[in-house]
Amino acid sequence: MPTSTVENYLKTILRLSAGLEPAAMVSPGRIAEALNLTPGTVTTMMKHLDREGYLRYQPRQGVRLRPKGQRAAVQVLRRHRLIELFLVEILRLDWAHVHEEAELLEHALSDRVVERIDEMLGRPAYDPHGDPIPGADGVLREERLRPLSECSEGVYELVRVVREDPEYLTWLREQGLVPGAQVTLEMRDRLAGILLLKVRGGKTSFRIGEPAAGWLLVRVC
Amino acid sequence: MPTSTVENYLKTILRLSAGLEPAAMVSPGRIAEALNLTPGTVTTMMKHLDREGYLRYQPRQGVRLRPKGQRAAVQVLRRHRLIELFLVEILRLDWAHVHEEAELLEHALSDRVVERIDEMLGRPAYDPHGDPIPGADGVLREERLRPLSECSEGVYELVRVVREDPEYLTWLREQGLVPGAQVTLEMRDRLAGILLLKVRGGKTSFRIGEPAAGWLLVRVC
DNA sequence: CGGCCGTTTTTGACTTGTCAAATAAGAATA
DNA sequence: TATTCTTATTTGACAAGTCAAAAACGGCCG
Repeated sequence: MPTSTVENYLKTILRLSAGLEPAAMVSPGRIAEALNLTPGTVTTMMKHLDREGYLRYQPRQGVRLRPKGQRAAVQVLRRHRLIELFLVEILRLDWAHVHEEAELLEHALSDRVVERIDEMLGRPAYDPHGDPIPGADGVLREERLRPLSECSEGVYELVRVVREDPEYLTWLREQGLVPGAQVTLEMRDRLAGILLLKVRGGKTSFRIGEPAAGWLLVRVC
Repeated sequence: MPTSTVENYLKTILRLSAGLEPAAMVSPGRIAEALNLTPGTVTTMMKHLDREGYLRYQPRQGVRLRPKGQRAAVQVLRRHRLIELFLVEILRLDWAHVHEEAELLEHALSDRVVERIDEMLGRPAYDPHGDPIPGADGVLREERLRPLSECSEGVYELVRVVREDPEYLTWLREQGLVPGAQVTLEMRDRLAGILLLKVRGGKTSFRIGEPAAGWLLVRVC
């Protein structure tokens, strides 16, 4: 069984390669950056993970998950997301903080416990941030969504928030910007990089900068 | 903060010194045995824990927890026992298996989560095996109980089971021998080392050997 | 008192995961 | 083509935990 260190590498590589065409490789530098490690450390580990069959490492090219690594990574993701939902739904923790908690717990829960949680939550398909939860079979289907920052005026459904920063999440909830919310992009000022939003059920319109809107993935209504 | 390795040492030392008069020291050998390590490894770690102020290590004498180590150990125990109860009560896991799970989780749960669990369970005083759960203040009160193996004929209340082996626990439950059960020691054969028991509500009497009865701690009815 | 035995301690080595700094390779620029 | 820039890789070192085996204690028995 992979150590929790290995699980973290695999999870990160999976995240980094999501959205890229399947043939694309992830560079050591990006992994180092994401995990807050030095590049040399990552190189060493990549060679190790290649030897273990988790991935294919080509020097100066990058890294690509092999089936074994893909499976392991998806299972970690499944754990992580189920735990987040569990913490929110059952333990009533604030959605702004569950990511950090899940980061630790994902390496400590046995399959038995994960299965119970899954059952208890009714085999959910999405976590509190709108991220899809892979099934026990390891199937992860990512819907293609658009960042709100790239949308033009119109009405959208907020589906997913791809940022874990607690302060940001707290602010979002205060604005009613939670997955499932219906949000109207009333106006955008491309030069200033600011969008004017209104959330259905919310009192007033408010402004949001392009970077902050980039973490919000929406579906056209 | 102590690493989970350190937490395990402290927890074990606490367990080993429970029941001993406060002045008594725990020997490295027993710690090594309990943790399945070589004696040399334990010696090394004891010197380290002494330097860190968790305990007092006197070469060739043994080891005694200092307040700092005692506090840390009790907190681990609290986590462990709350988790066990949580797994049984909320997640409906079998009491035979929750110990192993808790062993892992006790190092991964944040204070925030532990507090929520405690609240959710109504600030419980005992875990599924009848072990007392220390309060958040670090107070652990152990009631003095007698092993059933040292009792004479009579009626007793089973309060606590001090063995974690899943098979043993499963067998126990099949016999109705769970904390809170009223059990009658009908007869004992000291030469053969066998006791004849009857559990209130159970159909028939059954036999149990002295070692197995020694893990059952009872209160006189 | 002397020797033996069981327990501790010491020593040297190994594993995992990490960093810092020197080096190498490619890519971009001149 | 030569130079420079960026990104990767290598190297040597370190910290935490661990073991195996040799050495040192300290009691107990004769």
